[in-house]
Amino acid sequence: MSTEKELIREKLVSNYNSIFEKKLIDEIVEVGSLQSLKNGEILIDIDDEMTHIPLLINGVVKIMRADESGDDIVLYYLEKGDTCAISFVNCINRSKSMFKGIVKKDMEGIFIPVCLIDDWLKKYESWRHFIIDSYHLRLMEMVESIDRLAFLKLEERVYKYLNDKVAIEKDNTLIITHQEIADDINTSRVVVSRLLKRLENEGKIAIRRNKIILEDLL
DNA sequence: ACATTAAGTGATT
DNA sequence: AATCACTTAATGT
Repeated sequence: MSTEKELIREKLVSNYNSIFEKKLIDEIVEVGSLQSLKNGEILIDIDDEMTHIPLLINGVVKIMRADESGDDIVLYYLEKGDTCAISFVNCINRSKSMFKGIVKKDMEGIFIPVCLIDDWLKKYESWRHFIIDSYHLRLMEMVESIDRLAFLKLEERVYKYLNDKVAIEKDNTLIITHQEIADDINTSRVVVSRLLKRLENEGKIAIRRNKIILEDLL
């Protein structure tokens, strides 16, 4: 047996022994290839063809999606013991990657050709569980990302709301309560209070009782 | 001084 | 982000 295969087996056993059954580990050792990528290298880019699936041994990969303005939206991070379950969909229907994966910490992973992924789902219970768990985890992390984005949007909405109000009143000191704002933008008072606190810390507004003073206008 | 209402906080889901 | 359960601060009577 070659040195590389021994190395792969060793790394698999120390990181995935509790998850994968023995026969599956044997098979991964047969077909997997060990690769390492350095910080900043691109693991996968949008529209790339998926040819291999990585099982992370160590390091960190940031998975993201580019938005309209060219900013990147971070979806989730991959660490040791993780895999990019979303890419399995790409494997099965042979589509291209929707995401970009960039190495954030020198990474080492065992790469598995995509053609085997589907077979293993039928063949190995441990593989099936691994994929489903991973998929679930990824989904949860994405939901968190969505929450964060929604939160940012809400802060913007509040600020815009205040500016609109100032334009109408023709006075940069608004007589308004947090509750009223909350009612107008359909959220809770607590949330508004916290958002306003943030805006205040950013120096955009000053908060008094029943009053909000807009420092500089939008 | 006391009651009422607005705003702030921490924990939980 | 929303809700709950409290606390704290400001105001009116």
